[in-house]
Amino acid sequence: MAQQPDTVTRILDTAEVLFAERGFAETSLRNITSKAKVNLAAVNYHFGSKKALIQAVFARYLDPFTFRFHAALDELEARHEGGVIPLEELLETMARCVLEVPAERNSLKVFMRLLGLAYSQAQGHLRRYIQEEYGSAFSRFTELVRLATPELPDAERFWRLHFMLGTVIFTLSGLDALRDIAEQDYGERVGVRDLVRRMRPVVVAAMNAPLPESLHTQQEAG
Amino acid sequence: MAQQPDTVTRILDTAEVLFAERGFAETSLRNITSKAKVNLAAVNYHFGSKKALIQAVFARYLDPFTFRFHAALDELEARHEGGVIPLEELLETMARCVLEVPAERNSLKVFMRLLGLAYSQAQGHLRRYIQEEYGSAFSRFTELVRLATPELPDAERFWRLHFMLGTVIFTLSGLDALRDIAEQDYGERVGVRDLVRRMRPVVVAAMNAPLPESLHTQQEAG
DNA sequence: CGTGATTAGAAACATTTGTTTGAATGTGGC
DNA sequence: GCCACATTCAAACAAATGTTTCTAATCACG
Repeated sequence: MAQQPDTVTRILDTAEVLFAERGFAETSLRNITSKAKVNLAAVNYHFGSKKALIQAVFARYLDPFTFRFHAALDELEARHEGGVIPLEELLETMARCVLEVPAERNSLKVFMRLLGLAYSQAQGHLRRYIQEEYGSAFSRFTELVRLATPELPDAERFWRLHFMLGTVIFTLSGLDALRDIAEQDYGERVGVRDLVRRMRPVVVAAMNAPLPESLHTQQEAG
Repeated sequence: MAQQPDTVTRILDTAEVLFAERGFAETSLRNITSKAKVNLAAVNYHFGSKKALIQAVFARYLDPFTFRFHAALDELEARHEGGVIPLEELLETMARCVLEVPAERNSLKVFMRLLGLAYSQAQGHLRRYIQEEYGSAFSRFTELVRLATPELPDAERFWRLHFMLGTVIFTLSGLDALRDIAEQDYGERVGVRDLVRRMRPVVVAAMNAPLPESLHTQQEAG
């Protein structure tokens, strides 16, 4: 019988699945420890608190991701020798890095769902943690996108990037439910990579869409 | 001094704000009742349970929305006399209905955040409730979109609609945080209607994007 | 007024939560 | 063997949760 992974890994493996399925507040430490066949106190012993466990779950994905991502951007910049990197290559690179990291554990679904939760769940500590630890990678990416889309006003590019972030996170984090509907209605079993392929022309077209008509300022309350 | 609204309304008003800010599980009935200056037992008395309160919060938005939406689609269909309704008009109509309903209470932000939570938070009872109560409106809309985009394969249109749903819900439900960043970085205070105006060309371009390159592994199997 | 139904209120209920404790067990070095 | 250390474990902790109960107040109306 294959040797069980150690306690810390078992906790992380179980926690990320339960968090992804039910959210942070809805997942108790007893849920995690019982399913992981680990003593309840082990979480506080190894991680210190539930908050720290949540951050550790994220770090296990984001640390290798940012490492790969920075390396890929380094390579991309070197290949273009200081010139402008085309938008499609930037998007392609980001997509590749996002796909590669969880591929090792076949847990892309979990990774995406966690990203979605990081945005949607309150968890102020999580937002702060992610921003402080991994904000630089995102800043670097947006700066490269800026160089690749000089015709876009800064604010417009900012919003469009977040529009597309919404597309990706929303779709991939709700993948299971959507996939069931799609399979049932269209008899087509889609994988994550099918979806990424479908997203590519959509994202590119969205980023290159014409500017909104009237940019005259209009007031609005509330 | 303006007369206080009755207990039921005070509970709903307070609950929707707290739910939108912190999520369902993170908002306790005591949070709600104390802020609403209402007795704790009032929630269970008037609504029956916390789950029922959550559903009531959604119903207060979705009931008038679906009513208006169906009426607007009726009017649109009548105006086109059985002909095809252009995609832009469909999107415009949906956007208008979404904007109109919460406008009465200046709570579009809350409405959008609630929609985002309905997707991201587990709350199986909520998904089921929304699907059963309001699924028909969405079905009707998607059917009209199908007629408006006959060149799109059904599966492709399904996914693109959800891509755009992600764009809208993700952006508008995380509006506060994003708005702060945008204001700080670009000195531009955006309102919800500014965002909708920015989204319009993006959504249209996304729906009209070219098909993904290789659809070679498309199987008919069931 | 008075009577009966409806609503408000304070207190208690049983669970569940994250966390801490202190003893038991295991592990590696000398 | 023996010691120091790290880890596991069962138990208990205080606090918070949704819900229920029962009494008091309020209202509608004959």
